[in-house]
Amino acid sequence: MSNLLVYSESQMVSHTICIQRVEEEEDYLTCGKCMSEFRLDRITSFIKHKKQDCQEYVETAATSNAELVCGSCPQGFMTAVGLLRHAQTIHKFKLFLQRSSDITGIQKVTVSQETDAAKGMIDQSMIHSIRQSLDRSLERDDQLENGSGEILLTSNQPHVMDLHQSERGISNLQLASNQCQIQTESLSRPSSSVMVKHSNVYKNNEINISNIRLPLSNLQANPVQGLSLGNKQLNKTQFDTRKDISSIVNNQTSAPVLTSENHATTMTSPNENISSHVLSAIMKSGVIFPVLNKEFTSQSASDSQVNQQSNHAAENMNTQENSLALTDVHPRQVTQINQSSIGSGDTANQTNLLSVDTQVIKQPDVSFGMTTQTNGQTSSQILTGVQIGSQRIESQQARPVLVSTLTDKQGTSPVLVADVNKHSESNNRDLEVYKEMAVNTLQSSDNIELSSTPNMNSNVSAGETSENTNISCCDSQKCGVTVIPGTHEGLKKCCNAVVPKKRKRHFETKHTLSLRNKLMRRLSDSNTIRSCRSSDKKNSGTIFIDLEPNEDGTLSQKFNTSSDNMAFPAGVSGIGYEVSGLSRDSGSYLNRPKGKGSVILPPGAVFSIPISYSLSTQNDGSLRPLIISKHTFQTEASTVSQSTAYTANKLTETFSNRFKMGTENVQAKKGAMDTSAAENDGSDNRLEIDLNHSEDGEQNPSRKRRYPTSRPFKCEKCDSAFNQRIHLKKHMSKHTGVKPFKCQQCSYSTVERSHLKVHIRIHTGEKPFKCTYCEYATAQNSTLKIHLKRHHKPSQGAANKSPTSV
DNA sequence: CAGCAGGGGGCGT
DNA sequence: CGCCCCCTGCTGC
Repeated sequence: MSNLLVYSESQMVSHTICIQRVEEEEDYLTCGKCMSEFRLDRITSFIKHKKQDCQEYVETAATSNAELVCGSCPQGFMTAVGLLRHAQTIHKFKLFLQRSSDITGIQKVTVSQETDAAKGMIDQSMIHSIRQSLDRSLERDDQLENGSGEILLTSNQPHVMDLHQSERGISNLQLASNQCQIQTESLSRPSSSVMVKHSNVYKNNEINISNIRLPLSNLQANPVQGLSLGNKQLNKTQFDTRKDISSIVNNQTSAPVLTSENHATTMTSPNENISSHVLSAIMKSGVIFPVLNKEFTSQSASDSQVNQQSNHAAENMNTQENSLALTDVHPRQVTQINQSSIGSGDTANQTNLLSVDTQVIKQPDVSFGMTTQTNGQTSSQILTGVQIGSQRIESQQARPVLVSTLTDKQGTSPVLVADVNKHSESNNRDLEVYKEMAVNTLQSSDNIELSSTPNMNSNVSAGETSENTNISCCDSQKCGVTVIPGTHEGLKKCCNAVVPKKRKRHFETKHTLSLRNKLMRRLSDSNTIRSCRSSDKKNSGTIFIDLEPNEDGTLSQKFNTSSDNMAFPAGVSGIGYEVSGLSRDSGSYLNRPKGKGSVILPPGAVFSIPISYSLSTQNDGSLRPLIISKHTFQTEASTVSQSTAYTANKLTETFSNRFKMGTENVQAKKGAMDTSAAENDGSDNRLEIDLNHSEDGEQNPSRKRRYPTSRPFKCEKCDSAFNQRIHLKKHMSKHTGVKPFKCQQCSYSTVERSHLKVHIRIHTGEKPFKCTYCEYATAQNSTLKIHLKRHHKPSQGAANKSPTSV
């Protein structure tokens, strides 16, 4: 179930509503066509509804006991999300994730009257209807809970936090402690803007948001004496101190434990307001995918803390079943963001840009190892920098990179703009939160739609009729379901007809690949590839890897691989990495060989180049580049740290998961990635990165055994050890004496059928292995080999691989 | 030296 | 997991 923060601008007054559901485990069937919802126990109604093509039988409030009823049609809904989704898809309401410019920086779901107003699609009464429905839902919840409407806060600190109602109806949370646990017996309605994971609300009649990590740097140093929430005013005597925060934390291993060392850090900025982090973390736990608010200026916790926070929250992320597709940017803010993210140098494009989704990615901690072999001498060095356009990023100073996804007017393709210049040190840390969110989202298959949603939503926010941009969600499956862009997130409509618990599997099996292909096609077919915003136009779109300055002080060298005829200079090899979509030259992008050394940089993607390389000496004494891909990265590149390898694999997996090329396998060709490249003619030094396979290198059998050389399977009765369990099993018969395969003509028995097969040849006289030089024949190949070795020169031949006769 | 048995690894399913 | 293969060691001639 979901909690939803609704902020209506229709009355120019903040109206914040918390939506909660009681039956958190209840499943619903959602009609993929009209979005009507049916309880699972009313599946017959659902079937009837489907049989009548949604026309005759509608699950209304009267028929379903639905709490939420559409104000424009009689359909009833079991969930507020469903109602909003219905309003969005059927009645063309627009739901926005609004980027707030206030200090809270909270994204709000906005039911807007602006969209499609010109087309008469908006019914003001609908807004009120939704709001009233939501209010009713809330009232019901309150009644069921019998809650007091008070939020109780507990902590090991006497005074934990202060909740202020902001001027926009959003609570600001200021913490006085380095540890925080928020508990509540019920949410105050409806002014409370605190959203928590619903799943924890009703189990113990309390809200637990312990999974939310609060950035320490923003903690309020001065303890507060009271708590205010909306109109509620609580003093400290009303705090529930029955549960000490420390015990709560200790009892929940997953809960964050903040150290005193970190706490000391927080004192450096006692006046920071953390509401944005708190609420964004809450949102992260809820249904709304947070998008970057570039206005953030406060500092957040250290990277590790944020990572843990994000990871933990990601584990609790359950956005799939009740997600709404949200327009990322409020239309009124588009211009502003355009200006800020695109810059004045690209004003021509602004008029064509209808939406901008700016996300922050962190340039991974890249530590590229390079091993150079010259005349038998091996030397290694670490590559420490990555260059994007004209901007160099030092790996040691891995910084967030703003990647703005621009959507053109036609909404046909996202335009990727990597702009490393837009971030400032002041907000880098803050942006880490969203960087991690983006990464986690990318890694979550549940949210695979997110990257394409902005594109789709752009159509909606443009006021275009969505019918013009319908796409079929699963052509490959021939299910015929049509999807209205911007109306789904993560799930297709046909997914809604699946029992929720099976939707994830359904989505993965039915849609994931097709979606990727669609995205790939969309990008490939696009002629709107724009240039990387970089002053260094020549280098735009190409990521370089720099060499660390040489010991002799010479400058590092850069190598551009965006050119097909690029060649490494003799003596030094370099590797670059072309990121498609960043290329200035759309022609070269379109004409480039598919699956060759390029990746599409999806919105918010983090890119990494897991590469090491070395040089080998050719016959003529010159140096031949030897490119070692990530396949050999881990096994051979000792110069590469494990953390880097992990990052590389992680990111590659991300890419692979999201944009699996399918038949367009991007794996190495021509052996350019293998050590066998040394045996090639060296004409193609271009790097080709296998996006589909990550760390195990199974796709390169020449470089990796299928089975490990280690012997993890150890015999308990002797010192024997084996690399496979089956071998240990066979070995154990040595101790147990169990030999199931018995010879019918003698007392011989063995543990293995093949051995019995060989044994039987004694009785049959079969000698299938015959010497090609004499009349010798034997029953075992190994015996023949010995014979050949003893009686015939090795050069004369070898043993037959198979019996020459029967 | 030949014959045979058995252990262990590789690979397809 | 089953099967096959390779290798090694033992035994007898």
